[in-house]
Amino acid sequence: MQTPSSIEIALRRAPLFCDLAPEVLKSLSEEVTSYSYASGDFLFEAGGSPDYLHVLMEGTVKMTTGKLGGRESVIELLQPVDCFLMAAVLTSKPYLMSAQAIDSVRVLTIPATLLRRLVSHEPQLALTMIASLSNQYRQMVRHVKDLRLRTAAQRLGIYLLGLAEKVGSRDTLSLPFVKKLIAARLNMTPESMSRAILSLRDNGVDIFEDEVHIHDIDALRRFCKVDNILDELDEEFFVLTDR
Amino acid sequence: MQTPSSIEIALRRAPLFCDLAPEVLKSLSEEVTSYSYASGDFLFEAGGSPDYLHVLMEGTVKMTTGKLGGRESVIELLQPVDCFLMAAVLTSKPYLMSAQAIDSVRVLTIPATLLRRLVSHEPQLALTMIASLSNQYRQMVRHVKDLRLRTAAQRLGIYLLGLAEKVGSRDTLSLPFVKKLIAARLNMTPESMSRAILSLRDNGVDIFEDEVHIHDIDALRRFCKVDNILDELDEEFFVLTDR
DNA sequence: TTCGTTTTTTGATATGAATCAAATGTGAGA
DNA sequence: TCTCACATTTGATTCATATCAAAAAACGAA
Repeated sequence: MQTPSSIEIALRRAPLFCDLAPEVLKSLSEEVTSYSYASGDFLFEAGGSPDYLHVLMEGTVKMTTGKLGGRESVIELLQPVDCFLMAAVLTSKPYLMSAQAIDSVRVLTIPATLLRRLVSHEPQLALTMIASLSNQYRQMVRHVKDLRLRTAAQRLGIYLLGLAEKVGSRDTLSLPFVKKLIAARLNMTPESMSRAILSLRDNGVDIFEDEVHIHDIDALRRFCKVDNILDELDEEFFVLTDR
Repeated sequence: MQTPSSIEIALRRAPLFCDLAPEVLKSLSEEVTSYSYASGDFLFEAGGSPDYLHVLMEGTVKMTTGKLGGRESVIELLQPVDCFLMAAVLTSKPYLMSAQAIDSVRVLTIPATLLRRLVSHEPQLALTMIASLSNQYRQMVRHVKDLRLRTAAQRLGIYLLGLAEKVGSRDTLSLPFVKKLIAARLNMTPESMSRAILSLRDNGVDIFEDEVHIHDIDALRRFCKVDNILDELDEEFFVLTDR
């Protein structure tokens, strides 16, 4: 029995691959390539051909719609160990988004052909993919709902509540990105973000520089019209069972 | 060899099930129930427990976000033979949307437990689910992009271009729903829709009552800033191959 | 057909957020 | 330390679309 390669160890960190049989993981890891990008580099652009599934190991990646009439729009901000491009790779259709490094980034890339073959032959991996795609779909539905039904300040509030939950419902936390980026992710300008921060002051949250203090979480939830069921974040991952 | 039941025949119409082995389809059909609803009835509400995958056989169904602070929002309009609730059923998580009949509706319902078992044991079905979920995800990404990057009139234009493509790129077609409904689906009020129609007159489209005449499709595409790759509608369905 | 309901249109106004402009703050290098 | 680029804030204005109001058109049932 050989010791696992560093790529195998890295892949194990991703929920998508952590349950794969060791020998499958090994054969997979042999075709995986690691790439690094500097801040500002594009990993790929919308419209490109779906040749690789990417797994983000270090740094932060900004996923945007391609330019449309000069404008673009940040759809998500990824952090390790997010896996991206699944839908494009599995359907062999062009990327719908561009990806840009916003700091020093390292990704693993898995050839699309290999992934598709693997999914066809490893039922467990197929189930994992189904779970992950379902969660991504639901996340997008929430995104649509936020855009259609909430104001800019409410979207910021929801975002902060999500952050708080991720760090174990502490009432003090730091913004994970510069405000400009968060504003873009929430579909507002930096100016509007600045004003949204002011309006949250009256609704339970103080933000000073990048320190967030949620001093009245119930007021914030009320302000954002949180629905306990529908705004609940899905776990990143879960195992599909047959009952 | 028995003749297939009417439910089996109906299920064969859905891309999701049309490739299933006859014996699998038969065992499936034995647990499927058919329901009818009158216009205005709710099939289920957001937050409900994901007990059935639904297949729409007749009529039209409106999927909306649940009420949020008194408002709601139409996310999609379904027509036969659309299949819905896949993501909720496969992840065993509460429905994110409510469904309401907008005319006489008939659906087939497949118990969630059965579907999950079947997906675990029929690799071909798992692959079909992956394809379908991927397409649904991509559709949602486009939806987000439309909301963030296009004006109301452009969204209407895109919608019309989609309709035209569906009927084989004819330049004359009928609106499939009353304008009020289409407006809601496109995230605008009926008043705004009426104004959007006026502004499309200068950009290649005439709409009179529910007749649409696209007399200059290039002007319309230019107006909507269509991107050939990114705005392309995915096929409803495709088969995942391993190369 | 006629009445009553609903949809659609048109006009006036209000609102949320973008845009434009400018001042201030902050951080990384030289 | 100084400097320059960039992020952030604040204020004024504009723009897209919602809202409110009311008329006109279309539709369905008696």
